[in-house]
Amino acid sequence: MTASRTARERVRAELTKEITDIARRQLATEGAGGLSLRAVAREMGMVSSAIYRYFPSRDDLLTALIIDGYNALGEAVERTEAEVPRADHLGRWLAVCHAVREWGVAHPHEYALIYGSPVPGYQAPQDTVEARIRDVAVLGRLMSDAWQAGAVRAPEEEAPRELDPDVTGFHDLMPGVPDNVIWRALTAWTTLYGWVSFEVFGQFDNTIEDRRGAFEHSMRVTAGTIGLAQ
Amino acid sequence: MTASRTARERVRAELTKEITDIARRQLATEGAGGLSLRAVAREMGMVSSAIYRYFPSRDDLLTALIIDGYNALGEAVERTEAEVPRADHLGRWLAVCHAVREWGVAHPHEYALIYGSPVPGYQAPQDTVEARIRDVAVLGRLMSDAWQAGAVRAPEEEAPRELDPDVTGFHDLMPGVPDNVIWRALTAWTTLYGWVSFEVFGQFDNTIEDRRGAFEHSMRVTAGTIGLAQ
DNA sequence: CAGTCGTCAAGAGCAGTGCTCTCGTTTGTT
DNA sequence: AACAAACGAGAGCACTGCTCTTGACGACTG
Repeated sequence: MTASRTARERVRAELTKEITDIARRQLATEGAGGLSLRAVAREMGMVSSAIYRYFPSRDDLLTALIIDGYNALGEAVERTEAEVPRADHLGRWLAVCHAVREWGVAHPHEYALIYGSPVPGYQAPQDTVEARIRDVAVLGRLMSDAWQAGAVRAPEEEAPRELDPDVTGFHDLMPGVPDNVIWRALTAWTTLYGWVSFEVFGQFDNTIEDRRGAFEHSMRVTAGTIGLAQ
Repeated sequence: MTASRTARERVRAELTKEITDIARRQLATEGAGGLSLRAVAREMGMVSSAIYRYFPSRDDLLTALIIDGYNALGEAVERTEAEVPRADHLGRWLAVCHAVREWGVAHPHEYALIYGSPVPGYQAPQDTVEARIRDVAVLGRLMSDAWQAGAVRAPEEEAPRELDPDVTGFHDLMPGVPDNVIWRALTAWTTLYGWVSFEVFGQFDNTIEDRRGAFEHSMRVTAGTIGLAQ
């Protein structure tokens, strides 16, 4: 009986996947604003109302694509970073940086969906929280490894005590890392995504040609900010 | 005769301004996606087709709002930075940072319009280029002043020679500043906007509560990256 | 085996959108 | 006074997200 029920549910899962696949292709070509449920239905040979059996609204489809985007980016970061020797902390950092940047320029619309302006009212936060921290978790392990290996030069400044309640959430991500280093890592994180956002969103157009080279240099400087020795 | 001609043109200018004002209010409440020419026309008591006498398309209206946004942000940065003594370079840097952040959190949708994902195909670049560099011009003068006053600690690393063609464009913005400092300033610039984008786009929700305090600390660290002494 | 109940695709329809075209009217210029 | 440009109004096209209803098929239960 489970077999027959799964027969039904399997068709449903397949159609759901087909919808998201087509939607992702539309997203890649038209952007988030051009994503149309009717166009997806048309391409599937369905009538538009049938889509609503699978996604109750356009925003729900977008939310599914957002989660997929987080996972795709997170997986790209994990995979690239895993290829670098564990002791090469600077190399791991640079691998993370280039993975983020290359995924962003390769999938600009998906990047815009997850790191650009939030398109609908708001996406469901609880559903996305597992997928969204995959990339930052990689940085956390990296920082933790580097610190415990003594490869991080301690910053001169102290972490402001009034930020204590805010920094506790990061202790799980970077076990053993002192607070002032955590704040520097977070600052570096914003540098990384600030750069990629600038590039993906066209802020470097007619300004910087050798994007990868400039990015590489900037991320090396940023590595120095975290205290990762060359 | 010019008086009579200006009579007509004055009405036109007033109506154009009224359209952009209403559009900006709609943008602030609904976001870029919810901006509707018909709704603007409705609020003005006009018929929708009449709007097209003033803006040939929705994207043109958005472009006008983008230029306005760049100018508003640039003016806010200029005004805030001008209040700090010229010799207090760190203070000027922090003033710039807080001006950007406060404008961004106060006008999230406008910020998203100019620093988020590009909504239409592409906005006219030549029309916006004058307004868009007002903020970065402030940083340029600040860096130039600080360097010439000897207040910038020179970085250890050299600027990569393959980036020479890209860095020349910044020499006008920061006269006299050596290339490696320019790249550090650009890196700091991405840190600033990366942070503000993270905050405005909700990436810090349920993560950081004392946004201003964390931002202040992060921008002080970043000042050290540029070489601005404490 | 027969009946029932839930799932599904299809179609019509509503309200809204950007944009185009045409038609009188108003306004400014020669 | 005559002409041309600019203008507001209205109708209309193609499109969107979304809702509701109808009829058919499949799966589970008596």
